[in-house]
Amino acid sequence: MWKRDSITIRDVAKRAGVHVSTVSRALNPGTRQLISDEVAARIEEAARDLGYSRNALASGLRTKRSALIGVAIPDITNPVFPPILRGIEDTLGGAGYTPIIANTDNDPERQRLVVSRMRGRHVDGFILASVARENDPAVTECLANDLPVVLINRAVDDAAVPSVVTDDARGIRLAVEHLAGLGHRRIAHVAGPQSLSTGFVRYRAFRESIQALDLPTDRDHLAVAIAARFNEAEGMRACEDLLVSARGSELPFTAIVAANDLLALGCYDAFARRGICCPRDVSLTGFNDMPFVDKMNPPLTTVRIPHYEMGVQAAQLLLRQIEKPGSARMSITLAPELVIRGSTAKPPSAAGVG
Amino acid sequence: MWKRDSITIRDVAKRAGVHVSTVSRALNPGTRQLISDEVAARIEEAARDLGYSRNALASGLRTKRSALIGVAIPDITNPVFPPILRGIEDTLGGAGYTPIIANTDNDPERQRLVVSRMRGRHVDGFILASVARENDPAVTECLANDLPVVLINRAVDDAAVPSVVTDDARGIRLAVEHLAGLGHRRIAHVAGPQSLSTGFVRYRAFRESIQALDLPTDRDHLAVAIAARFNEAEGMRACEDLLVSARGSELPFTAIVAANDLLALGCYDAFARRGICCPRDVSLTGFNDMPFVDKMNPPLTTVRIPHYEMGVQAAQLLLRQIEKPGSARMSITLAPELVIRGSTAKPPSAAGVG
DNA sequence: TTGAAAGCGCTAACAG
DNA sequence: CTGTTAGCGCTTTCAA
Repeated sequence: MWKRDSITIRDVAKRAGVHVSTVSRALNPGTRQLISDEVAARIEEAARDLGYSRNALASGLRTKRSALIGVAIPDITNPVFPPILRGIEDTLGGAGYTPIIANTDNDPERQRLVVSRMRGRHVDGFILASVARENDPAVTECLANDLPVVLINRAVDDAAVPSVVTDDARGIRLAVEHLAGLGHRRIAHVAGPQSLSTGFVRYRAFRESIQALDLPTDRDHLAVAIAARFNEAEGMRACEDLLVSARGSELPFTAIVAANDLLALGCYDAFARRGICCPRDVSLTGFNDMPFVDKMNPPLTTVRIPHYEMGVQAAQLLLRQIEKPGSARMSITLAPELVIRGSTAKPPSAAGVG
Repeated sequence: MWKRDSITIRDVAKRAGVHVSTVSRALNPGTRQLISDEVAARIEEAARDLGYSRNALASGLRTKRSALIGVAIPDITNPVFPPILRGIEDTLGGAGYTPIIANTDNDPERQRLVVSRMRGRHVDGFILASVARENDPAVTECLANDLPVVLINRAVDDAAVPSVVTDDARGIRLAVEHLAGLGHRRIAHVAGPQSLSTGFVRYRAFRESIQALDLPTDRDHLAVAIAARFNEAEGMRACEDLLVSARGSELPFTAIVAANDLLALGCYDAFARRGICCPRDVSLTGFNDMPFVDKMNPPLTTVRIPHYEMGVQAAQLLLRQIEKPGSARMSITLAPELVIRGSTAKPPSAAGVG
């Protein structure tokens, strides 16, 4: 067995008794039809015998296409991303592209670093799931150098950047309407970071939904706490802020709409600390329907968004952009769906009713 | 603003008034000291001004090092992998390497494809978290072409392959001893796929632990069901097999040791279907302590393994192998830890005791 | 339909 | 310390 992978196109050419350029043509789908079937077959056989595999670095250098796609996400440890990544990888892989994934922790500086590193690798395009709400330098950089880019789950003020998003406003409305339908009139919100479009849009949608339902909007009835990050710890902190504001034993609200599932889990933690029983004392909704929230205690009522499908769509959008650069840049909005489980119930005062 | 990334080392050289090779040396950490500080500073400034970034394809072609690492895992959607990947990425990234991740679904054929694809990209090494128990073609291929490789969570019959594993046998023993200490004498096992070393080793450790404790080992008292895959659905199926074998209302066991958390969650599903209450009727343990199992209903008693740390260690092992090829190949075994939560309690018969 | 030759951007001898 | 030169493996004109 041969050592190292020194088998190049030249070895194949020698063995098949043809010129290297002929081998190149025979082995490239795009130029394959220029070669006679007989010769092509001989070349393929030689290649297989030798265990040849094309050096992607060399061909990339020549063609200026690396078949690499840069994917930036906040944190792979956040359970919403694995299904998205799986959708991306399955789709990209089918088309011969390889994703390279990097975590940014929602830090613009880190994101910039990551993107410039990927540029060094000459990726053919980007899928960005962690851009800031406005003036994200990474997006600016891609646009300026017109590198194909697709955004996931984040819209950017500057339109004309293709993206795959869910209708967050609608998702929040579904949650609020569900709670209102149950009889809740004082609903609080644990909002996400306002620098991220998801956090911002959901907060706005929350306010609008409350207004649309003619629920009280004065300060005493509309409690909101903003989490600095989309994680459990911040969810707990924000929720405690909400709870602390309660004077006496009576809570100023009977339900909480959390801006995502991680924040909702943080609320569970806060409830546990203060002996609050969900949904008996307070109802709670999340957002994302990430894996296993159906097995929590109580099972979380949340807004489902099709993660895998988002990954697939984003990858397809990007591929189209790469393969025909002129084509219209479009954005895709996917519909969310409310999944009602055990964390929502009638408010305490209405418990005996119905 | 310039278009495309046509800024090469030559542009920088021209602007700094030096030769390209000088630029190359100045910009490479390894050769930087060959250049006078003054010239180096001028070059760095020129590079920054022009927004130059090294073309990794070209340099990789020349040096035969891509600074890419192939990482193969069964499925990123399995929550144990994200922390591992994060550990890998953080460590590799710090050393200037980029991981490319692929899912194999534990399919040897797919794994082979993935590995050969990565070879085409001339990765400098592999981290494999999804190899079969024996004769894995991907491992064979790496070894034959002496490509650096590190295994995660899977040991291979052929020693001399560096790996990072947890002491699975010890983990299972901790679980069994915990249950026995609670008073359980009839303990069942939901085993993982026997073609995977984790499934195989944990099953063996289960049998040995039972014997070591002098618990009954005859067929009537030692129920085992084997899951075909490490997922929730198979966990449920296997658990139902176990439950069905019960004649009458009396279960032939009072506790189940599941080979991992996903299988344990499947057991919860099976319990729910049959109205079995955990831990009142049956106690249950998992393996991995994957994220959020502490919030399940009931919170899962499980064996914790340090996922992030495993990723870090694997990456370090690989880097050492790449950077000094001659160095001794070592394997690392990490100690597991039992985390006792709400899914284990005294057996029904002993409920009134104590 | 195939061969010849040039060159992608970079690094590594070898000179000086 | 810096410049010259050759070439990594591949694709792509241009010829034949």
